[in-house]
Amino acid sequence: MAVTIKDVAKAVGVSPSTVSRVLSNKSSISDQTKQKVLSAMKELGYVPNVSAQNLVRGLTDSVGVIFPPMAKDGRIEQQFYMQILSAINSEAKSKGITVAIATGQTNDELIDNVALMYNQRRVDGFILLYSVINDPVKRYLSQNHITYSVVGSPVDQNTAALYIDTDNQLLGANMVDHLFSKGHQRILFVTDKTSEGFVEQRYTGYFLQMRKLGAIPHEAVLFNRKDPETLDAFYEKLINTKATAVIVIEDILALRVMQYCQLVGYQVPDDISILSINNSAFAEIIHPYLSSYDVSIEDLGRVALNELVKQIRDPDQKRYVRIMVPHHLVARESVRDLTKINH
Amino acid sequence: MAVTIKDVAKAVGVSPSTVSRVLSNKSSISDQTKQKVLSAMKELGYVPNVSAQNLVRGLTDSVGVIFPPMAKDGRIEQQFYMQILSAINSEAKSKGITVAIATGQTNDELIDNVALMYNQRRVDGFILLYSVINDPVKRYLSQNHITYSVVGSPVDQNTAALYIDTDNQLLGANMVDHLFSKGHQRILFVTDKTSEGFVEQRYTGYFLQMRKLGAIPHEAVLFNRKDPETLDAFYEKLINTKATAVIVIEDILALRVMQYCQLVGYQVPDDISILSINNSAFAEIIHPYLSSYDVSIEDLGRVALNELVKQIRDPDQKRYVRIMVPHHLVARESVRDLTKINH
DNA sequence: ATGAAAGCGCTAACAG
DNA sequence: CTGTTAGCGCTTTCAT
Repeated sequence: MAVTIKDVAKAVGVSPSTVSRVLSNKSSISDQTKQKVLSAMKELGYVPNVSAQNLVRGLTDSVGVIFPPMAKDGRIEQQFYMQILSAINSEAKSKGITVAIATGQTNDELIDNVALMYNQRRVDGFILLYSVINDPVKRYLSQNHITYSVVGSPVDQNTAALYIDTDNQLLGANMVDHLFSKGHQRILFVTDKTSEGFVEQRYTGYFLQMRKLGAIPHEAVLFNRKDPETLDAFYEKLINTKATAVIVIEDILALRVMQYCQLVGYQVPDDISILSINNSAFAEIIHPYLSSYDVSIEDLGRVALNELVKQIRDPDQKRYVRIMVPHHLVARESVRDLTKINH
Repeated sequence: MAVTIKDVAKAVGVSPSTVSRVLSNKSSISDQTKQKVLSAMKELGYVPNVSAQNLVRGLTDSVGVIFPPMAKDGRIEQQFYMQILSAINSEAKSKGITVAIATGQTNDELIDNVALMYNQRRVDGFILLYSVINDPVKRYLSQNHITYSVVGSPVDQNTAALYIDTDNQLLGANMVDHLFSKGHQRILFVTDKTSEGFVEQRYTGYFLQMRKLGAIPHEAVLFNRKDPETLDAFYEKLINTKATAVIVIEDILALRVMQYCQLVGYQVPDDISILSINNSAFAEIIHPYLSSYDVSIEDLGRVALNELVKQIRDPDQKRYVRIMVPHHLVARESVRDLTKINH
């Protein structure tokens, strides 16, 4: 059916091994035969059969991408996963690598999926798209000496791995800087969760930078729409601190904070500015559009794949690395410039 | 390194072919040896090497999932893709099938990706996650006799294929029914695009059902936030028709329509009810939460995979099929019950 | 019911 | 620089 290495060998009048050699242009080949083989391949429409290549090389040139266990409600952040998936795939494609996926409702399901993919030699390694403390999936990978890189920040000591991440602390600091440059000095930091490492890092960045600039950092304020107490507390804080701006941990929450502010009579950005993170689709749903930091998902994906591949191709050089990719502000409408004359 | 068929053969004292036979329990094997082999496999931790299997069988037990070409802004609907991807993968896993993905910024990139995956025999077929008129990707698949199923509705005659879809016309009708049951009779249909087939189908459902129930169907009204004229036109329509409810083609647009309504002084749901489609994460971002139809993405994914696999395993039986999966309403806050006494 | 043997398409020594 | 040879791990006739 399909055209094989033999077919093109016969067509050109050389041996199959010669053809194989030009395929992986390693060994020395005369330029002449090389060209002849190349054109013959094109003419016959030759495409290497990866199964055969894999079988002999022991590598598959494909990688698995592991999604977090999707409990029912985890739908909110799926934007991120789709984006990074396509970033990874785009980079992979350029290297001739195929991307397969692993999903599951629970950790056990996930591990099943991962184990099967790896044991059957369907993939050479994995990219883990999340980073949580004491993750069974990560443990499985480590214990079985499976190569992987993780998109996220290191959360435990015991597992050495390759982490690709946003510099969350720098991000927090940059947000303060930006707000200051627009004349804001009384700034709140609001979040809806405390357990995740990146929240803490962002807060630390905020805290330190506020200090540095001679402003008073406040405690992180919890905003949970299902817990009215937190809402009241937030409102009080708003009044007591005379805050002119709030940093919100992520776009969706920012939207909710915005709606709440309006509900209690604070207009955004006239009375209160909101600066957020993720630059997701949510940033442009309703007015005022959110000013939000883009964490360069493209880069995260690209780097995660490249580092993984490096590791796969050069396994000896095991290393503990942490790579930070840059972020940048996408300024829209939710931050008021206080340095301009008030009308 | 890994344990092979030979190892277990040796362990049991049979020939490799015997082991192979129990692996794909086809040919007749004595129950005794079968058990011995099975337990030996378990003991040694044997896992078949798929590359080897693929090489000889010509099948790969993996399928590709094709995402729509992602122009820069196509980020809004990524919820859907993530959900269906995990639905597909979950079903695939249960059948021992791996799913790989194909993405691209443009159609050409996509076709490249698809072609490579298929020619290299990395996948047996594809699931196309979208359906548009005159799609080059679909054409490529058809012309190269590659097996595929599509999630979406048939949009052109020339390509016979396997379509898995929501019954969009029924959906439109059901929405009218629901609104009627809540006492609404003056109902608008609003959309932000007209080119997509499913929009038309939903509108047809609306149109026919309105007729049937003795109400006046209106022309579909276009709502494009970037085109102020459409906004004005929508406003006029709202006034002229004295509409009490609008059907919106999808959640994000519904959110925008909702904000616009509030902007011009119509409260939702007090003055105007909104009924939407997708039951996405957007439905619960801000109050009032959207009443929205869930189109059972789980089922779409599951069925799409199963039909594809059937087709792959039994290629002779080429068929033109269209399968509809059911939808259901998730009622929240955006539709007012007019049958209750007004306070 | 089971074994022997050939071969899927490709790579990698080993010769020349 | 190139051809020969021997597998990679598995399936599948063809015998027995």
